[in-house]
Amino acid sequence: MSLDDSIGFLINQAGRRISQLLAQRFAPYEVTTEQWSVLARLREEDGISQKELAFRVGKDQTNVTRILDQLERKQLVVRRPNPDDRRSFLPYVTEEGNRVYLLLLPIEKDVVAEATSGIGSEDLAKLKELLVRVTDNSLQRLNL
Amino acid sequence: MSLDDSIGFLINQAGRRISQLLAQRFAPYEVTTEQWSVLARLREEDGISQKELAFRVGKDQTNVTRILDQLERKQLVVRRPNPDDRRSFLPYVTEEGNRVYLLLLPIEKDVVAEATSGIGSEDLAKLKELLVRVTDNSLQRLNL
DNA sequence: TATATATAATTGCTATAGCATCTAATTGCA
DNA sequence: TGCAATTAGATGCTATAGCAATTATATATA
Repeated sequence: MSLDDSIGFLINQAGRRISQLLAQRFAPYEVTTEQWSVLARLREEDGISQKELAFRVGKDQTNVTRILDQLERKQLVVRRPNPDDRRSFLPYVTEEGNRVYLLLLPIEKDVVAEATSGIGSEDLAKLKELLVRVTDNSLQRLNL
Repeated sequence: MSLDDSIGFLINQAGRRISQLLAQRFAPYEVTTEQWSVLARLREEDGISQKELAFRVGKDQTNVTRILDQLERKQLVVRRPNPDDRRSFLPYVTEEGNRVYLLLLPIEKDVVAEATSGIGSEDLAKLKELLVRVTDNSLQRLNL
C-alpha cells in the first residue's frame, strides 16, 4: 500500500498541479486562481452575502473575507452594506472585475483543455461526477 | 458555463474537503495531512534527498524543507548529512515517526473509505487513473 | 587548474486554508 | 420589553504553496 493509492493524495496532487499551471498563465494579470474562482462565482450570483458566497465556492468564510479584501484592493469587486442587515456586506463585481473575468476566461478554458487532453468527454463527465461525490461525502461527515 | 463545470475548480474543492475531514481526524495527534503525506512517502523510500522527496510527494522543494522542519521538530524524522554531497541532507523516519505513521494509517483509510462511499471499485480505479492523467498533463506543461 | 555554471537546501515574501476569538448586530424567548 | 443566544464579518495565529533570491558546494569547461 503506497501513498499513490490514496485518493486523498491523488486529488490534492492533481489540484496543486493544475492550479500551478493556471497560476503561471494568470501571473501577468496579477490575479490568483482562488481570486479567479471567487470572481467567477460572484459573477454568476452577484449580491449574495459573504457567508453564502463562501459556501458557493467551497471555501472557509475567513478565506473568502481575505480573498474579497484582495479583489476589492484591485477594484475588481466592491462591498456594499446590506440594507437588510447591518452586520453584513454584499460583494458585487465591478466593471473592471467583469472585464478581467472575460479576459481570463479563455485562459482558464485552455488550461482545463490541456490538463484533460487525452480524456474523452464521457470520462470527463465521469470524473466530474465522482469528484462531486467525494466532495459531498466529505462535506457530510465534516464537523462544520 | 459555470464554475462548477471547471475541472480545476472541482478537483481543488474535492481536495479541500477531503483534506479538511482528514485534518479533523488527525487533529488529536497534532500531525497535519501534508506532514502525513511526507512521512508516508518517506517511509516508502527512506534516505532519498529532499529534492527527490519533493518530486515524490508532488510538492515544491521549499515546502518540503518546511514540512521536514515540522516533522523534525516533532522528532518524527531526522535529517542526516549526505556523505556523498555536502550540500545535501537525507531525511529518515524515526522510530517515533514510524509509530505515529502506523497509528494514523487506519484513520486515513477510514476517511478515504468514507469519502468514496457509494463509488464502486471500478469507478474508483477510473478516478485514480484520470487524476494521474490530469497531474501528468499539467506537469508536462508547467514551467518548472 | 581557475573560473563560470549549475545545484541542494534554506530564507524571505505574499497568498491561501482553517481554527479560535472578537465585535457588532440580530433573533429568540421568558 | 429585556436579556441571552446566535449570527455576519473581521482579526490573530499556524501551516502550506510557490516564487525569487541567497549560501554553500559540485561540476564543467576553457
